[in-house]
Amino acid sequence: MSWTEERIATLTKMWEGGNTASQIAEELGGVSRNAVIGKAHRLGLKSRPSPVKANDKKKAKPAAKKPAAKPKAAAKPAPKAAAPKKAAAPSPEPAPAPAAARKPATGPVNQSQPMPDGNKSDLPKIVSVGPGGFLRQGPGDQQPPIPPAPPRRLVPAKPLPEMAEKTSLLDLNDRVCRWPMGHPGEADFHFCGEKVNPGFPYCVEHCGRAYQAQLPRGARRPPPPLPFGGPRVR
DNA sequence: CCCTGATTCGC
DNA sequence: GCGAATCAGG
Repeated sequence: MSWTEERIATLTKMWEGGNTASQIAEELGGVSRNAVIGKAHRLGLKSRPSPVKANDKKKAKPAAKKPAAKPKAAAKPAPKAAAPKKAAAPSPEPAPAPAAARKPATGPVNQSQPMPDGNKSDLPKIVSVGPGGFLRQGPGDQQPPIPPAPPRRLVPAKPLPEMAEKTSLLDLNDRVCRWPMGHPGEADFHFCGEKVNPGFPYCVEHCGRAYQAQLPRGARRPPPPLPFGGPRVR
């Protein structure tokens, strides 16, 4: 199984929606819980309430966790030359703001064309123009002032034809029903998309499924019909 | 024991 | 990039 856009979208949504990695893995199928977690971390989304919290005590000494004895791997000849791959700074860092919120946009969106105006810098930098019109690099300049313009023409992506009228994950908003139709990962997986019952995330019909009256004790019935969970609801 | 997510590291 | 193995807390 490979991580297609579809599967990544499902993973992202379910992960952010608070589903456990096991649930996500089961829903996606063909992947293990570990695979889901690993992918989630690789995607940059992480840090949901985890049972194993980082010891942010003053002890910055997690130390070697796996010194040796892996069945798969060949034994290392000499572990003494173990160089730390990551420089773990024990001091509180001033928040380098590493990963800004980046969302996978809808397909290959239009990447902006080269801007004609050289904004972004109000510094009265002195540049000189060389023969041919290129800007000469000043003595202090570290990098060329103008990135080369991509000589490619971007063409609009062609979505799947049968998905044209379906409400995809990226079509969700506060006004449309978020009830999943089908199963994530399937080619035709989409969302209900009806106008929501005001105040609820679902349309009137699916509110009826999502919210059921509490029956008196003794006459209890329900395996609750959760989205993502149940056998096919369509 | 079961569950959970985090991390590592060979592939 | 992927995910099994492993770690570690609940």
